[in-house]
Amino acid sequence: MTKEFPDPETLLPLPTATFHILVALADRDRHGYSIMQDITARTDGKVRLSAATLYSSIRRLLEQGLLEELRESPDPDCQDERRRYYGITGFGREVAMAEARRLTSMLSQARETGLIPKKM
Amino acid sequence: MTKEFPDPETLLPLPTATFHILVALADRDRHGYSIMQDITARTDGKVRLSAATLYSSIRRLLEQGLLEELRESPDPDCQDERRRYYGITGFGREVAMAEARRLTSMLSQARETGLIPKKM
DNA sequence: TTGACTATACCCGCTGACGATATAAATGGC
DNA sequence: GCCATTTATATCGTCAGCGGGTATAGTCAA
Repeated sequence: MTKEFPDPETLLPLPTATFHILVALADRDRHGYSIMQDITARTDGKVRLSAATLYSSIRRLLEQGLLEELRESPDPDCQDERRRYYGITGFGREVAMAEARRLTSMLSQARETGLIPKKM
Repeated sequence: MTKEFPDPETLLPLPTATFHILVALADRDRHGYSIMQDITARTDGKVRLSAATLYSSIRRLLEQGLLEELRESPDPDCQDERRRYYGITGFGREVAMAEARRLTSMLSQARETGLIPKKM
């Protein structure tokens, strides 16, 4: 039985926080706090998710099927029972791709009108 | 006397509608309805601003100094007195550039983690 | 054992997006 | 000349995204 997912386009534009979360989970599964740290590190401290934004976003993403909660820890060495691990789903990747195309298109339009340099 | 503008970074992330409006005004001054039409045409009908979004966004952009209202019509042939013309300010261009850098950076991060193809 | 860090979670207020609605002038076909 | 459509600006009410602040509690090192 396959779950029904809507057209990825209907979820756009993706909230900024959401896109950062999907990027953080793209190359490996992570727990909530690790997602927050990864985003801070990757953006050189420029983007800092508050706890409220992080967990309300995760909750929504689980409901929409972009993320899934993993049953067991991917790191057996760590026995911190509080941690809940999350992974990106195939549908989540589809939505992220659609959002990336939208962003690329916006930048392309900004170049066409001369708002930003072409080399950017 | 120079007006005081905040650091462009503090206005980021820019609302989606705002960025589209700045793109539409980058190469020429326009009145409200023309902005709406331009966005629809440029995005191939994918992005359609509602009147509420359009005029509330314009109002905010005027208050923040990203747009300015023009005293006289740039097109003397047209005597439609209803039209109100707007132009992008130097500060508006600065903010748009900062937003473009932010978007570029997000896409770059998405490529690094393999969320989206590198050629995108 | 105390304080800093890790981890998850919710309440509340602000802001942006938008459907619906209102108003009215310009336009074009018949 | 008349009426429908398009052009044009504007507001109201609602909902969602987001973050500040706060709460709770386990982990870990000094």
